Amino acid sequence: MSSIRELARRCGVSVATVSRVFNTPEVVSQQTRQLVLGMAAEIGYLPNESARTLATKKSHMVGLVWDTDHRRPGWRHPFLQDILVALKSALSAHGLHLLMLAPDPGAGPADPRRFLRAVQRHNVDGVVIIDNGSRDPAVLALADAEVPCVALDLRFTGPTCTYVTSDNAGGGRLAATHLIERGHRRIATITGPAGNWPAAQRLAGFREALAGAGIPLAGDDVVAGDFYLDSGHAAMTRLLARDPRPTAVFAAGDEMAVGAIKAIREAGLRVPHDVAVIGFDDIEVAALIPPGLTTITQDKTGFGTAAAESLMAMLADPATPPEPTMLPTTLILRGST
Amino acid sequence: MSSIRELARRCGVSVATVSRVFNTPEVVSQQTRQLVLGMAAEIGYLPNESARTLATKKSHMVGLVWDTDHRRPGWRHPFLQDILVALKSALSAHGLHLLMLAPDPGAGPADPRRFLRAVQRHNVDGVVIIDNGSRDPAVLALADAEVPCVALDLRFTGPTCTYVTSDNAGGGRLAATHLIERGHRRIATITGPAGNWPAAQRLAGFREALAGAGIPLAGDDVVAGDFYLDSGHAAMTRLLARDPRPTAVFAAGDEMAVGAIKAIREAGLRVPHDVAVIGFDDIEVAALIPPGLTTITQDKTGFGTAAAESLMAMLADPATPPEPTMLPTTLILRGST
DNA sequence: TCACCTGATGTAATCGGTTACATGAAACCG
DNA sequence: CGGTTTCATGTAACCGATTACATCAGGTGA
Repeated sequence: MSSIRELARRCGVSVATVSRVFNTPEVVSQQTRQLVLGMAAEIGYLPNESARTLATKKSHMVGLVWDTDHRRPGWRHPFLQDILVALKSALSAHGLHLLMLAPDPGAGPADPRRFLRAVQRHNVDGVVIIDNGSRDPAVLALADAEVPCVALDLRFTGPTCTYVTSDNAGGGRLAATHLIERGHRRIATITGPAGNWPAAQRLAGFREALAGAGIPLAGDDVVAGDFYLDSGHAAMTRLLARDPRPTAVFAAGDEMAVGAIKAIREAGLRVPHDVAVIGFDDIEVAALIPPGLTTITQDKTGFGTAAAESLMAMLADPATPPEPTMLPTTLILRGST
Repeated sequence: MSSIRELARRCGVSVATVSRVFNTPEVVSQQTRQLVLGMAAEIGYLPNESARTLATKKSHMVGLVWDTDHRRPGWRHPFLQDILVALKSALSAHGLHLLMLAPDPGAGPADPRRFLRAVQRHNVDGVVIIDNGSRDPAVLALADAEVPCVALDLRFTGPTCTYVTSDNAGGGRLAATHLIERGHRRIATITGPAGNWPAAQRLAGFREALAGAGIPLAGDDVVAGDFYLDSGHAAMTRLLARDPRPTAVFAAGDEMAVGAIKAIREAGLRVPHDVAVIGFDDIEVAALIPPGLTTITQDKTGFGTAAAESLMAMLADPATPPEPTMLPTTLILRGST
């Protein structure tokens, strides 16, 4: 590995000049610049990022804190991949790399500082948090990192923190309005786990729009799931047992909606003829299962780009974190309603 | 940020002693060790990884080269997420972080060294390649990195390279055997794009098993797709136009299989009654679309852990790259055959 | 008692860059 | 022509760690 000193020696210039060729080329003469660049190409010189980071305290790396919940490892959501792709390419465009942080090795699995320490050790310029709404203390502790932080789908504020989320309440409203327009009056919903903020917002918007139309949503009409398929199946089974049974159901996540459709079919009923189903997320399967799942779509690419932009804004002006971003949600009409 | 010098000063010891407390604690006296650790906790000292990397040339980071094809950016496969989760947790267990590399900023989108340079700059201890079989020169160039390299689902060897793949030929054989056992004799297949190695292996195994049973596979019985849904739909449409039409189809990827099922339905035919379909991959939707897609499953978790293990082996002994890993494939029986 | 070893610690060079400041030559100006 | 800019470059301190080597005190064996 050739170092800057080696390159400087070969060119007969000082290391400072070489450094300037790469960092502030405009201050070095045309002639010298070409000499240095030519020789650099010849001997395959590349600046060592660790050394640069040490000297400048900028690593050009963004830490990704992800799959944080040690009680539910390997957690995944079909969103993640889309978001990750978008995030990575948005960051790449700004010359930033994404470092997927492992918890600090010195820490136990429940240590609330296990990610904070990993972040601090690595000199990352910023942090993106993709969490499952677990409100894990180790995630919340990241607010103390003196580093720009952007959380995805998690309310997360602080002197250097902001977040990106969907307009969950608006999405809930859209879902309700759609079902009402389709003529439904006996409506139920499968919500997310207690304490999950996005799910609560979806429910709030949904409830609000129903109330506006004078349609009640009784306690029994709201059943909680955990966003996974089986919980949607179980919840739907319970709802079908009600009398009169609902003619339409809003599931706060597509996987649960798929589970619900399965339960409806197993009960010998048809979708949407007997029970209409609307989901939330617009994951890949939504378009593929018959009769096609009507759903509220979230802007997955938007999550990635908005996160990158918020981060860039904070890198430019660390003092003032930007306002949280709220991404619009849209109704996607398919066959299930 | 407190440095090692600051900590040493506060403890009244030398920086060497502090360093030893963290790296070779056994050589420092019990008393000093506790003094240093106590003070470190008090002032929140954490070693700076960039400085360590500079001094030791070990970064504890593994570079991930992914989404490499600039002609098809944002490429994704439902596998990726599962593999990524497994890879990350396997590496975490060894204290390694995963750096998702952006192409070197100084390079154009077609520069064959754009990833190689990114790898070299960052002092990563190793590289994992997740490629779409594009045989992108920029990926192949990584064989020149003097760093342990593990490629996933891509034949990739070299003095410091190895790879992990599924037993694609075996999977193809499984698929053929299954269809034969079901009594099919008019069999066709939707394969992957020309030059795609895994797809070619699947086809080879499939063909071999058919030949063993004395069943011919004519040129017209093999139609190429690109692994995406639409290509499966188009290929199936062509196959259905044949006379006599096939009674069973093997698609080299589940997405194409789903597209094929769609085409069969649109032609007014039933799965599996009129045409049986078997896929490859076992992605999430396979279990969800009716009637359930029979498929050959790949061990996604195995990809992640095998990649991590190969990497660890090369880190331990850089001279001898381990043999490629071939993961077993299994038949998953569902309703489509 | 002396030579030698052992265990704990310190000194200082080193890793590969960046950058404030100094230097020196050429250009410009009245 | 002397003085002031301007431009290109060099010198050397610094970033925060690691580690080879030196040092030194105390113990051991002859």
